[in-house]
Amino acid sequence: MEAVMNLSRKEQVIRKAAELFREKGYAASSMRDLAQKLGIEAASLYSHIKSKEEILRSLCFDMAAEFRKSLEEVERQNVSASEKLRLGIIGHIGVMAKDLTASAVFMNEHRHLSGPYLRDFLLLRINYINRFKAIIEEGTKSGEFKENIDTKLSVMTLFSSLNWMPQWYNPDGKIDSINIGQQLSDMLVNGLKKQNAQ
Amino acid sequence: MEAVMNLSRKEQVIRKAAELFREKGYAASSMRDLAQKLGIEAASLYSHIKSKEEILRSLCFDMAAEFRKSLEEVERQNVSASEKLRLGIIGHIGVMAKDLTASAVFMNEHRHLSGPYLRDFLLLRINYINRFKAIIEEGTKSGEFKENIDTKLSVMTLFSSLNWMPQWYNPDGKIDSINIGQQLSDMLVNGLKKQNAQ
DNA sequence: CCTACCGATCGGTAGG
DNA sequence: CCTACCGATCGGTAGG
Repeated sequence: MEAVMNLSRKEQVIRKAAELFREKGYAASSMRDLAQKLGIEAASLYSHIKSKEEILRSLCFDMAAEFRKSLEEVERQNVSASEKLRLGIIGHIGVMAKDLTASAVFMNEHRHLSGPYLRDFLLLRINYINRFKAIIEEGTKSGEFKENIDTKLSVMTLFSSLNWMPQWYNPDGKIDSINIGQQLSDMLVNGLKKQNAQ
Repeated sequence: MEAVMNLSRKEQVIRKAAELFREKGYAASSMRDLAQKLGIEAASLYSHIKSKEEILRSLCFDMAAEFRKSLEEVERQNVSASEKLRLGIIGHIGVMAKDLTASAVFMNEHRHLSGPYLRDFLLLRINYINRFKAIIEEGTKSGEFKENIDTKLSVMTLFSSLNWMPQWYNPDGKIDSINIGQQLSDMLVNGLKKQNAQ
């Protein structure tokens, strides 16, 4: 029971930290800022967490695990490449929408991870990106996508669009995350231009 | 002559600062780091610049002016909306490619500007975005673009794609900035999917 | 561009 | 979770 309460308090600390890191950036956020948000003294934070960086690590790697899980589910589906891409985009956006604050930190602050952690993080990320790249290549081979596209440029454009979403998306607005995923996928696959036959 | 040399030294300081800010982020970059990169003492920096933030300001607002200039040139052209969009994208990417380091700082560190400067910066940015939005709306009205697209989503996706470019683009690679602008514009306008008639 | 230095703030620890 | 505190580092100034 005490262990459960400690855990829950730790999660509170991490959540408040995520908000702070998102707002001011990791480096510009002090442990005293964080303590104040929680109504305690800075030194008291260390009963719940080991260090400032531990918080960042837990935010970054938890998000990475969520993204990975979502993609694995999509890869198991037996559908066309363009449908897989569509589902992958919707899944990615769904994961972000579940915690926009952590997503923003994941995206913008991961570079403040130290040495080996940063390395592990980047390996996870490149793996994730490459799996999306494989889906696009699959679609090129199957004739669904143009054969003259630059796959690297495509996948980078895709992730740019996806990852910037926490910066402008208003979760209280009328458009929900599935809708965004749908439209974004349509935009990247079909483009802005009107088609001949519709 | 001495004034000229001071100016040039100031530009050196700003350039080195841009590299540092890009690498470690503004908040995590110390004036002592910067001084070391220049081979001088930290206190000596202040003969060339007034404060750390002055450097950030000059980087952010100089880039903003370049973007604005590029867009104004495009707006003067008497061409279709889709062509205007294409030229706008190529122009934006061209400005970034001229100084990828400053572009990255512009994108990722502007939030560390203080009060009124941040406000001015955000006003410039919203104005720039709205002018691109107007081009897309023009294309929707003229029938070039689909009428059911969400303009806000489109323009945000556009800028996401554009602004992340400094993070992955390798200027020493075989693909040049005009080529990237061309392909990116094609991707956003026409999509990944193969068209019927080609 | 340097030496010498300032007050403020940083992440974190000891001990309760 | 607190008080009391640490050494390190921060942006910046005075005076040359």
